Amino acid sequence: MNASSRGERVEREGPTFSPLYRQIKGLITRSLQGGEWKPGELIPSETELAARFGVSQGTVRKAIDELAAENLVVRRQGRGTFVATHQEARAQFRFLRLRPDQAGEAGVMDSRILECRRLRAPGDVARALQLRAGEAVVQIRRLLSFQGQPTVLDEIWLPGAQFRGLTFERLSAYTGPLYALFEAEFGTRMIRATERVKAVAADEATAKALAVAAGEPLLLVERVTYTYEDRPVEMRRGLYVTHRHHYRNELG
Amino acid sequence: MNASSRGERVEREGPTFSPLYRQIKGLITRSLQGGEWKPGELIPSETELAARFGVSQGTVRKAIDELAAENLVVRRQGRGTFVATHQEARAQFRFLRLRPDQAGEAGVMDSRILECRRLRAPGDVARALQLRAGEAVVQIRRLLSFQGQPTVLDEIWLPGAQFRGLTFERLSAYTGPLYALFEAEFGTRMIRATERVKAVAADEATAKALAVAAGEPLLLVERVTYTYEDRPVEMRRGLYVTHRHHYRNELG
DNA sequence: TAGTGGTCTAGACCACCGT
DNA sequence: CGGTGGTCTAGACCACTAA
Repeated sequence: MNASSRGERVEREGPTFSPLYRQIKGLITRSLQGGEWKPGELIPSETELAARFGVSQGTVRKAIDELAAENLVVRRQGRGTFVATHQEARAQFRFLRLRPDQAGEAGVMDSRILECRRLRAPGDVARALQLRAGEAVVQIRRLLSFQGQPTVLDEIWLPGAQFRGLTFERLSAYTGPLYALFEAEFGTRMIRATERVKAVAADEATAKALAVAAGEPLLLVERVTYTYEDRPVEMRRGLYVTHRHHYRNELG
Repeated sequence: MNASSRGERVEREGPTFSPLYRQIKGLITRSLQGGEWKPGELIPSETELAARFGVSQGTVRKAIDELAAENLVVRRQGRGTFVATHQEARAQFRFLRLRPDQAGEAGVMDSRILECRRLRAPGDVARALQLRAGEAVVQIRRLLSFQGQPTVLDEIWLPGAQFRGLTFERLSAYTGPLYALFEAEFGTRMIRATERVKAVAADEATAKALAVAAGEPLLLVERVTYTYEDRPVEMRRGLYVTHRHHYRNELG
């Protein structure tokens, strides 16, 4: 699978052509996915990988460039290239786009697990997670508060098969980003997500949980999160109070 | 300003060091900004630019890589590199993140200008556009409808100095993206933007304009748009009806 | 066919990090 | 100091486009 000898050229693979560096990227991705190098660990140097795959360092470099751009890997000059992890402060707010209106008052964030149970996937969840209807899923409900103010009410759905040992107790005992727990304990790394945002009125139960009036306008944020190879592994429905916060977005 | 002769090395410029390719990027950006090449036009080939700046083609290439990543230019293999423009179908929905819930029913979009007047900048607008308080600005109000349904009510603020000939008549006569008009007629190219999204209840006037009930939850989308060198040149406040649409976002 | 961007290589040197 | 990623060069060849 490597172009070992000088001058040997890589052929088109079926109808779709990939340049060499993209094939190398695929090989590295497979190693990441397979756990050859774990989150936070150092991967081999560019020179080493070049030797392993029988290509030039520049080609490996271009492959890693793309992996770094996709946040699968982090470069550190003088030290090496590391497998990205949700453990770092850097990565905390990569997926949560809610920000305080007055910048600076980041303040304390508190997460409280309300519920964690296993049940059969409702239709929409099964569809989003590409499961067969009625397959087992884990449902988590939790409340995020910022300096004591209840602000985000989340309902999270995960495929039951991949999250066997996930219990209310385990979640409640854990402090820190959920995605860090998922990657460390369940070998599932969240890579990217898409969100659909709408404005809705708070129903009675929601209003009570978030300590706002019934009918209060809230952001409804529906997220589908993907791991390697664009496989969906989480669906999330969040209700955000935007009195003192907003959903921030950068348009490139 | 160019490292013409072989072996001559570029020095640190004051306390901040830039690699050569980034300096080249700056020179190309300046030419874009100065109008040496207009939106939609072909810029010189990489070889030509390399000769002009006295660097290797690879260095120019890396500079253009970044410009392409920032959507300032568009590469077309076999043809050349073009100055990006808001005229193309590709670029239409780069800034408007509203999407129909049922994909596929893109349908007809209709834009109706409600108002266009010149006045002194209110405090928040002046601050966002980095103008002195009370400086002249243009205010535009418009309504976007999708298959006949009023959906977006926009209030747009522009610096008066840069948008002199902008009138209600000129806007109403124009069909197509506003940013295409701005770049063609006023030499102002919108590069990137940041948005802050909140959920709010429709007030009486808004409800009427959008044909919804008063108190209806709406998305409030506040945008600040920047041109070259991160100079803010537009502030926008939009109210979105999300009955059959949603605000779509990709989390990388 | 000529010209463009796209890929790949090999080798040099720089900037940064830890020991 | 040695090793890592970061920059820069020069040159070869490929893929695509237009004339």
